[in-house]
Amino acid sequence: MSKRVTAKQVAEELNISIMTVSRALSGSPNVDHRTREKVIETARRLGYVPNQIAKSLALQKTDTIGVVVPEITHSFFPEAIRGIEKVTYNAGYHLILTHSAENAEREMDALKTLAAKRVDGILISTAESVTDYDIYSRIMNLKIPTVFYDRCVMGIGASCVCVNDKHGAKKITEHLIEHKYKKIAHLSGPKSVSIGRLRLAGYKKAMKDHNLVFSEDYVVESGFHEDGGFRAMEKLLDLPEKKRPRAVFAVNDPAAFGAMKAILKRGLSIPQDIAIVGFSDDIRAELLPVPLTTIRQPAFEIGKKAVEKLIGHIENKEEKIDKIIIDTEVIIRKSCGCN
Amino acid sequence: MSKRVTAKQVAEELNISIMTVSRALSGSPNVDHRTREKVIETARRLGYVPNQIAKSLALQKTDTIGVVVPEITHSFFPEAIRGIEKVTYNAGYHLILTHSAENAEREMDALKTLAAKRVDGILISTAESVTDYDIYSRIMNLKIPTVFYDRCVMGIGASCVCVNDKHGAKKITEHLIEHKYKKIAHLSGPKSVSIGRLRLAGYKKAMKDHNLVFSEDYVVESGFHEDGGFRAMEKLLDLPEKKRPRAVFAVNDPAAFGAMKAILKRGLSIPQDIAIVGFSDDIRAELLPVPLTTIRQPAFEIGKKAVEKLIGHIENKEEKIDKIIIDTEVIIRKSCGCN
DNA sequence: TATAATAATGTTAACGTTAACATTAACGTA
DNA sequence: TACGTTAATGTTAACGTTAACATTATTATA
Repeated sequence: MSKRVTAKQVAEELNISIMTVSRALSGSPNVDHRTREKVIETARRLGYVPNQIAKSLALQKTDTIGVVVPEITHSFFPEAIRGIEKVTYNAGYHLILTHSAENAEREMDALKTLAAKRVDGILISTAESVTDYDIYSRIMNLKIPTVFYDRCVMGIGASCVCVNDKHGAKKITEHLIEHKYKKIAHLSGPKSVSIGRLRLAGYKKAMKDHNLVFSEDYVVESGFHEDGGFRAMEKLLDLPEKKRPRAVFAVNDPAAFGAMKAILKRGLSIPQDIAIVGFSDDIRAELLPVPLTTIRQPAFEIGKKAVEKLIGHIENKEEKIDKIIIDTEVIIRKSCGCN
Repeated sequence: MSKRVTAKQVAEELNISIMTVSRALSGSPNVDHRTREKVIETARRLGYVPNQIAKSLALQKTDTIGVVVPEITHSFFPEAIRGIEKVTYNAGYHLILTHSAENAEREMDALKTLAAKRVDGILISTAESVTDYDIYSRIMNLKIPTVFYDRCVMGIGASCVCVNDKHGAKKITEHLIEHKYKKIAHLSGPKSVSIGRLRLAGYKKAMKDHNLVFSEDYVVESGFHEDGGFRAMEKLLDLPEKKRPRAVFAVNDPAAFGAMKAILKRGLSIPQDIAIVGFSDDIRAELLPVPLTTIRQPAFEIGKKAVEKLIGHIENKEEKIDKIIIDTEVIIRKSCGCN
């Protein structure tokens, strides 16, 4: 941060007080229009750029929202960021982006940074490796308005915007059941992450409702990424052929991509040997050799709704803590066995 | 930004001065270890989070880097951000993300915001619709260290990190020429954006070097997005059949995706009727029904190198203004006509 | 014209931190 | 014991802005 023109210099140039400069530039009334024009002209001429840092300190408001993203490659998040950015911009807020890289420690670090930077509010989607919710309570104790998006922590008094994960998982599992598959496995997310738990619950519910055997062997934790999906699928493929699942529901699309690679690597075909479905409708899902049947999760809208709620909390103390659930849609493609 | 615990309160709790608290927490020497322990303990107990805003104002340093992204969906940028984020984090800087949405006005706005927020440096990739470089000079005048990445503005005294666009464009055009195509068209980016100009230049050079006719009819401005690619390709397809190009080099992959749609929509096939190649190696390129031959642009590395250079400029006044060029690689797939 | 009302401008203090200088305490040495 | 040295802590001012109150100039009204 180099030496820069300040309001003081503009004021001295015109032999007026700093306050008049401040008023003239911030458009407050009770400033002579000739004075205002002179100030604006001089500010321009000297290249004055108001110091937002000083302003934030004085006003105790940064007009900034901090976002924690667990990951940036999976198309869900860029798309969610786009939604977040759009609303943020229109509402006159700025965005500080932090990346937890699915790592609980980095996430904690990110939250501390955002708290230190005195952001007006925080949007967070929890990291895969999180096991301890203590840090979230600490943020809540600091009274920083916080909204969880997609991967939520409930019951700590924060709003949250997500899709109906359990219901979506149930629907897509039921789609597999309609195909008459009996042996249906699930590549699951970690239990500590909401969407991991809920999608597993939806899968279990579907199995139970249709009187299908639920076996712990058929739930393998893959996490949210391609490599985990690959490894988890390999475990399933290592089962004796009689026990091998006929269909797989992966916790999200990247995990499904990894699983598909594992299946193809064994020389098996999709969906003839093993059907597979995902969750999220990643940008790549429809482009695969065997397009992936999945659940569409409207990322842009999740981002949008999440900031809207957050800005509500920031600007209005009375804003209610809410759980906003956004509808999903089953996107039928080929990997499930449909024509 | 709500009322928060300050160093003053920690100091009062212990009946010591604010300065001792500051020293104890920032790890400076000459603090009695018992005092330091007490301070740390009390700070923890009271939930003290240092105010970075106040610190920034006092130190005239924000430890923050501002990034301007023209677009967030094209996989190049998330990947570049990942690279940027990694280095930034390790070097102890934070990231403010702004999005120009390919819009010159929003870009200007973003730059003003970053200047106002007194970021220590700026990373920028210019928006598609930019025609006027004045704003960049203004930023340079403010002496904010700035590095351009991917889409650069040269000659205004800023470093820049990009790929050898001209050379890459020439190589991939030559690949089309090796296929014996004569009528090769180019879907171009805007002339005001470096990569638009340079890739066009590479295309022209290749045509000239191989004594192929270069015709202005064969250069249609598509911009960097799918919809523009679609429309530009339609124009080419509207040419009388005899004049219709046999191959197309699109300025980037998204434009190529749009063009492919236009081709298929006319009932033509790729590459049998029209071959097509892109530039960037978008995550989707290899997944298409006809995988796209393209130039790989190492986005992560571009991001990484760009921040490294920027941090150099921030921390060392003597850092040289540089143009860093990163190698590209031709990725041969099917859309060019290879087996 | 005097006076009240209002518009325009100015002054002071505050936001929370750190650098720079100032003071006090603790300790060793002559 | 006195004195110098160093370690520990304290005080002041500064960073650049705005809110709140204070003052001065201008205009309207009786």
